[in-house]
Amino acid sequence: MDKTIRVVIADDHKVFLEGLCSLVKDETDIEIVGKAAGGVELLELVEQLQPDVVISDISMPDMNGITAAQKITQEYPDVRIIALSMHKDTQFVREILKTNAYGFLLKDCCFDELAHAVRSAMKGEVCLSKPLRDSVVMDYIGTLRNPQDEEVALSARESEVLKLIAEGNSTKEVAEQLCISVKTVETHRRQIMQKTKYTNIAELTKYAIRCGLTTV
Amino acid sequence: MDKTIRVVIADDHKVFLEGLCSLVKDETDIEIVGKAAGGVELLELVEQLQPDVVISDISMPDMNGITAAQKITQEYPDVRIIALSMHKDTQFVREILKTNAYGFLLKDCCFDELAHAVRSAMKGEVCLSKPLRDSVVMDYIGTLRNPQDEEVALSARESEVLKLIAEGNSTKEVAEQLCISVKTVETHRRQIMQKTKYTNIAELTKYAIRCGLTTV
DNA sequence: AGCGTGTTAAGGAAATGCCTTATTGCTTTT
DNA sequence: AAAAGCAATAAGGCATTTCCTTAACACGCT
Repeated sequence: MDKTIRVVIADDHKVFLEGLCSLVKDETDIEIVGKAAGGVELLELVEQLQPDVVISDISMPDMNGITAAQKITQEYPDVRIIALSMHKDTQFVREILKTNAYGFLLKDCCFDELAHAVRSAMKGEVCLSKPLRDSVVMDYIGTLRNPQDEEVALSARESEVLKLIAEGNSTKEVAEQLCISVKTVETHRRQIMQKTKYTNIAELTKYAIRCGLTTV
Repeated sequence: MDKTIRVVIADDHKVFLEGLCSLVKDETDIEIVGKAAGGVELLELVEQLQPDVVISDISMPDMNGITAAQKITQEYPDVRIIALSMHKDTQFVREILKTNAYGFLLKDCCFDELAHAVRSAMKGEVCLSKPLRDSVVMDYIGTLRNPQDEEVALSARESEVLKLIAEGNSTKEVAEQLCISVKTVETHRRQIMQKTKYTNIAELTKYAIRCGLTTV
């Protein structure tokens, strides 16, 4: 038998962490070596423990899972990351897959899928929840058919503006906080709307929540 | 020894349900007799199984936890409901407590708190997560000091308008969908903003999400 | 060196938001 | 039964914001 797979998990909901640990106890080949309640804690644990696999929630209060994943992959490229999210946003899945994550599961998956994803990650296989596989395929087909709208990733500045908008600031307030002209903020907002295809504040806010830029 | 407490749990995240079951297995006095993935399924299970306690998530796709709680309390007043939520919105806690729920816990509570809440519910005690206790106390004090702004519950029509707004419709579009004047929608929106104290679309959207009127 | 892209910004027309005020109908109170 | 309170409806008018076009400058990349 191989050695057990050493896993660190991160989620801001304590019961969820505890439940997951309890479930993993029945698996002989997987071991939870660390639990983190946020992105910052996760980075510390990864440094200390050098786990084989990280299972991380995307939306956490202090640092969003994507940023955490990027930092981990940069510094510890051997750590295999599996992202857990409530939302199946295509543009979002794309972002996480760019960071070389080994999986993206929805929170309504069952434990078997999660355990399977951990083992797949160790074999070097990428594992996605079924609804995500479908939407990735659809997205890929869409990209093939309309090659013009490929790159939708927001720039750092755009993300900053979106975050402030989704936190309830008006264009004017955003401009004041960033010390730039209202006109510039408008341009950014329009650019964000074009990229995301969400042309109103309500949907932009939801998108920002899904991306972990802000919380509900 | 007393007989075990029969519990039905509802949450749209499968892993969470499984984890909770796994944790409860170690408790001798609590038994999970049913698992539901949504509000509708929860109502069916309650009817079939007549459990002692229901632990239910608030935001579920088909029916929000508050509505489910109201229906359960109406038909089966002996079933004691404990609500689980990610969000600590005061106005929201108030709504759930009005339905005679026996507890309101945040999802970042630990399992011990949850088990304790179940036992408290059986003793007839109401149990709240600490951050919620604090905010309820603050809210109560606020109510004592400013007796004018007591009733903040939205009317049915206002909820309808808020839902449409949070789904990304403009004032004009809401008016068209409800077949009323733009001016009326504006009045409703202003009324909602006054009641909730959220004076922009981003925060209204988040509030609507927390209330289960729309999903992220 | 030139091309693309991100960040910055302005001007003007169109739309939307904000504030006040008002009518109608239903329920509750006196 | 009359009065009062509230929810739902709506308009007028001014203020603000958004939307669309256009553009300059810096930075990196081939």
